[in-house]
Amino acid sequence: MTVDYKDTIALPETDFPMRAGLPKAEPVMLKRWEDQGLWQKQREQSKGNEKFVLHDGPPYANGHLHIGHALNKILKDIIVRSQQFMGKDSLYVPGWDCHGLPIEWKIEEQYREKGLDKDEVDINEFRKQCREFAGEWINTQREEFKRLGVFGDWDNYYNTMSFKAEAQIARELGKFLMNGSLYKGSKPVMWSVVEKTALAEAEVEYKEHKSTTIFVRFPIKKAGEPALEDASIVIWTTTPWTIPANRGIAFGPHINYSLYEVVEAEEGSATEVGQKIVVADAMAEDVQGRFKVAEWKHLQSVSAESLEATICHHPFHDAGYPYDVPVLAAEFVTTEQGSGFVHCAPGHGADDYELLTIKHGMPIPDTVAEDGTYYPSVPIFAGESTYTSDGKTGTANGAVMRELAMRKCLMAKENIRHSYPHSWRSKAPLIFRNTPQWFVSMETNDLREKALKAIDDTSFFPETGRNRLHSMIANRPDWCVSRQRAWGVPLPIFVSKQTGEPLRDQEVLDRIFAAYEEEGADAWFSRDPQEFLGNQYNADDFEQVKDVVDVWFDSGSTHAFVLEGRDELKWPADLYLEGSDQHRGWFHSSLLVGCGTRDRAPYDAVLTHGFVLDEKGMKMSKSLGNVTTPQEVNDQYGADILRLWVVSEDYTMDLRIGKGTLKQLADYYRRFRNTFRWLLGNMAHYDASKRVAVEDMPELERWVLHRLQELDILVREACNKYDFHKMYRALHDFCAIDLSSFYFDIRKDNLYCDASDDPKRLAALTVLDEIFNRLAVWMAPILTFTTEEAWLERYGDSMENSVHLQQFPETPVSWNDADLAAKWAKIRDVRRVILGALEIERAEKRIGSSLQAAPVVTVSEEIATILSDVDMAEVSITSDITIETGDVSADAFKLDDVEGVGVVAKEAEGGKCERCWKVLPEITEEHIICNRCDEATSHLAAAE
RNA sequence: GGGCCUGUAGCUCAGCUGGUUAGAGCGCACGCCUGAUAAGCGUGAGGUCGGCAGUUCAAGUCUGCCCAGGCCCA
Repeated sequence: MTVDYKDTIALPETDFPMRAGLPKAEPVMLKRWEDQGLWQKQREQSKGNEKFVLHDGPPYANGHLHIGHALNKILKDIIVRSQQFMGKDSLYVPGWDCHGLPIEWKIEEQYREKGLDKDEVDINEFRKQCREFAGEWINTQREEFKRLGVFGDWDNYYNTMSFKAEAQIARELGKFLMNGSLYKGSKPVMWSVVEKTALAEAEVEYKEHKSTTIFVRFPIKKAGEPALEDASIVIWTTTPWTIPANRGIAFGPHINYSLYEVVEAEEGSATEVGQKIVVADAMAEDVQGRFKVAEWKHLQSVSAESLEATICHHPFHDAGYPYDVPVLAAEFVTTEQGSGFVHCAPGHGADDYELLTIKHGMPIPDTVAEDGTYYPSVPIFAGESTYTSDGKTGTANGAVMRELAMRKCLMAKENIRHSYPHSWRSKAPLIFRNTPQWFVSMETNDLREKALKAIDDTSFFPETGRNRLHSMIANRPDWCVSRQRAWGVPLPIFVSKQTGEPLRDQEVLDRIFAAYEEEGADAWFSRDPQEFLGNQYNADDFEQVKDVVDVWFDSGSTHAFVLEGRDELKWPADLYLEGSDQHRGWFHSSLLVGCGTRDRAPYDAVLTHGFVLDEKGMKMSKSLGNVTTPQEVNDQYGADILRLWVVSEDYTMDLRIGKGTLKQLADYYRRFRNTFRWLLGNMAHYDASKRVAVEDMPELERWVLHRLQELDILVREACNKYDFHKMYRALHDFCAIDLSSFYFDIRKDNLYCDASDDPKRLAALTVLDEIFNRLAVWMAPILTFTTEEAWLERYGDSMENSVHLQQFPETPVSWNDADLAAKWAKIRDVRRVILGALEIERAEKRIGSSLQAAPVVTVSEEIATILSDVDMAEVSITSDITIETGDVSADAFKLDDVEGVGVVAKEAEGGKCERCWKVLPEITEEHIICNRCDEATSHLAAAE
């Protein structure tokens, strides 16, 4: 009967389970953190430390979180936590963006379902419902964010609809008003006929749309050269309804044009024999076909000079359109489609406005009302609609074409499908419409220049973000900040009925701001305007602007009411972090508000991450069925898996996620978890009073400490550069390659079988302690739940304990030993050769366990010197080993990349020690355990 | 259509200023162990470096074009 020696060895003992059960365990941990007031504890503990402020870009309080939110908030959390671990007082105040069209639209939808009309409801009642809607989503999202392990001041979050915020947003706008940057202008803007509002660029989406295209003949009134008399210029447009607003024709200065005369017209052609037409040469053949001209004659080329000197009649010049239509050169004209001439309506197109109004100073006619119908003042077409209130094509196109045809000016008519702007909410096609709007000038107070300078002074992660933001600021037009909507911060502006100028009086503004602060921006609508105007002005002399400010101005002002508005924070922020789309959004608007009011950006650094795609790199969409939600991942795997995902890929590029990704992540996770588990199991035998001094440790232990020192440097550098992928890789590979398959594997024998007071064993335990304390804390920003679980397993679950109250441990520089590392790199090479040789023995069924082997290793003099004081049997986990110096024999096992090492595997002689399983000559039938084990167990017995 | 960006083994990534047979981890296959066991160890098979053309003695690395994908804009 053999003794069960298993009881005499120090196997790992731990309650830290191999299987994590994160979906159930994480909520319990969250509850614990809440109960112990971990956030407050952390604040108290780091009071007075240098602050690190990552200012939260507010998500929109509308709908459940998607995977992109998770990426964003987890990345923020990892940064905030890592800064805290590096000794900062790292403060994160989450926030929400609340105003704006999508919420307004949701409430309007509810109205429509009940058969109510929004316009019949009191505006503040409507705003109240928007406010409640946003408030509910804030609560929902807050819980969803917390579930991800995101740590912040969740009880004191900020939002853009608080009274304080609304007042401050108005104050910021007031600054632009007072310094003259804010001006009233008129511009064609993207306009939704359905929602009766101008739309921000971000509110527009482009999708395919069917448009009627027409070729229209403009008779020449004043010819630029004699040949052009009695001729016509033909334009092409995809928006027939804009013809009444036409005030010019554009041609390309580098395009060749010619005059053609119709010789023979086909049946049904709108042309007449003898008619003279100017078109681009490149389009002539195409146009001839479309016009059903059987034959025409090329009369002559027409120069740019001639064209520029030409003036046309408006097609309806006989019926109330007596305008001269000048022919103007413009670079934007192409010969891809049409006739080579572009009709220009400055009230209905950006290029048109640029060319006619900005460049040639022509007035903009107001032709279309907010509901999409022509104003009563428009001859012929008064009341006709461009688009109807439900987004369908209106009557205007037909009416215009009828009138053109009547005058023999409609030369051809077709349909095309092309990309066309639509409202992101109603999905209805948009028009460009000339409207009075409020603008922040990019030039009046050198805003553009200041912003570009501020970009130079900002750090970008990755660096490419600088260029992207720079080119956007350099090219952007003035900022249209007004919206004809209800749910937002009203522009605090009174316009003088007499002069048309906005009132610029700080006292009036201050009264408005005070009212906003007191009861929210609703005050603008609920209070008597005279209250704001005071005694100095008469409300009857002013028009109260009812527009609200662009929501980008709201979020662009968060730094004012959050960073400046809270004592615990600081202005500017250390970091703004958002998806790369925010170059156009929050980074951009914050920069402009910052520079316009404080002459610099509200951030020192900007970090951008990519977008989340499916496993194949395609955009996620419900129709493709490739959507992964954070809720799913939490329920199936746990938030720590999602957090691991964030660092497992390079967030500066687009990230991918799907079933396969998650499976792989679970494997990565297991490696970390089992490393912790094994460490914890061995720490059960750790005794702090028996720690071994570094100088008394074996080389192998000192090598591990060297690695820890290298990693310490790497981890801190990576955190400072926000390069968590690199850090994660280094730590993962450390666990897998250095620890599990090398150090742990070798030291199992010592830890399990050596006498409890054996110096080597105690040294190993000391090192395991150093490893655990670092690995747990280094990984804590990423695996927040798992590292805490491990930490509490090790140090007890007292409410005072938490890994998140630790700092990255100081790691002595003296642990660094490059010579030792180089030596052990060589040793590992030799080990690889030995292990390779054993594999052959295994294949030949001569051995199973490596302890059955006692290989003979032949090495060069140089390597022999290196190995002279190394126990290669221990390192190779064999029972014995012979190292010989000399030439490697031909039949020895070798590796191509390890020179001067040959191994002949031999079986170990003797019997198997019942306790440590080594095969040793001293083992006999009577003596079933080896001398080392004998001593170890007697020691044990003595201790008992 | 324009601006910015990405494309290296099944997956996630290395590969510096162009220079010997392109690397790693994971996964996979096979084997070992059965005292980290729904774990641990080892070995192995996987790549036209998105494609084409060019510059060069030499290109994954430089240039151009094309393809695929992403963000932003029109």
